[in-house]
Amino acid sequence: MRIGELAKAAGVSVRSLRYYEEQRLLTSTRSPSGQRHFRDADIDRVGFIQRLYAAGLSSRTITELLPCVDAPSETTSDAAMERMEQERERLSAHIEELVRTRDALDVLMATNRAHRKTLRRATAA
Amino acid sequence: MRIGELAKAAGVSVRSLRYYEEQRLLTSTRSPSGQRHFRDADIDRVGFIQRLYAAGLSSRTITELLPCVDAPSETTSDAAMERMEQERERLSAHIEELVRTRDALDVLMATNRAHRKTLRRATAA
DNA sequence: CTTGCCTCTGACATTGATGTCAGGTTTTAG
DNA sequence: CTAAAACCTGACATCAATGTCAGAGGCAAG
Repeated sequence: MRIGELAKAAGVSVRSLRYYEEQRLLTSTRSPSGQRHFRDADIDRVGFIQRLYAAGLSSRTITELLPCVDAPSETTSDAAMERMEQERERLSAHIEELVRTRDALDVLMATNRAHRKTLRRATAA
Repeated sequence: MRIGELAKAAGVSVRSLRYYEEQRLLTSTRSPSGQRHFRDADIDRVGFIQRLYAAGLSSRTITELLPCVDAPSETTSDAAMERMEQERERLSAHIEELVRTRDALDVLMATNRAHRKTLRRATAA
């Protein structure tokens, strides 16, 4: 599978895939002429990477976690496990904060809706 | 209240406060010598701004929403209401995605924990 | 063979909030 | 009064993922 095909399948840009490889998040074999060749499994892998990016993890952190995806059968380093715990906690905190922000937004919207209603009534009168 | 005091009270840098003002998220009166002077209410305002930033809103978007906080008694423009709905939806989607990512992380951790246990047993034997 | 599309490397640009530095003025404490 | 600390403006730096461009080579179809 060449890079363009993977890009389309995973819904990311070719540029991003090259970047992921550069960051050692992705590996490719090279054809004699130097073109990258990816495996089917890389589609899911890219999806997972994107998900982690969206969750605010950095390339560096993802690099630390991916070995656990690749080879869960080998000894997962204590450092990696700790990193995962850490990121999970960070994620939970972030989620909670977002929920609180959404609530704040809801209050704001309710307040403004109420005022608009008041205004409409006044205008009608 | 001078800028340093507000910075400390709100837990942000002086630099950020100047930036917020530049972005019209914050207003200050100036002393004769040109120093900024803020109101107590700005502590909460900065907190809210930070919360929205953390939720991924841009300065531009926040600028559109803040009038609704300042003057909910005036006519809240349809555009602003729509913007709020929009951001709320975006926020919800993001939260959901984060939760899914956290779940994925949980699965990953469980898998690795299981393998570690297996390994320990093998080592012990 | 040629045309068109894909790929390669390498480099520079972008975005947005913030850090940092410089050089100068103001305020505050001793 | 003086020195330290806080403030001012303006400018440049940063980080990270991605866009974009340039110049060159690869590969399939007509």
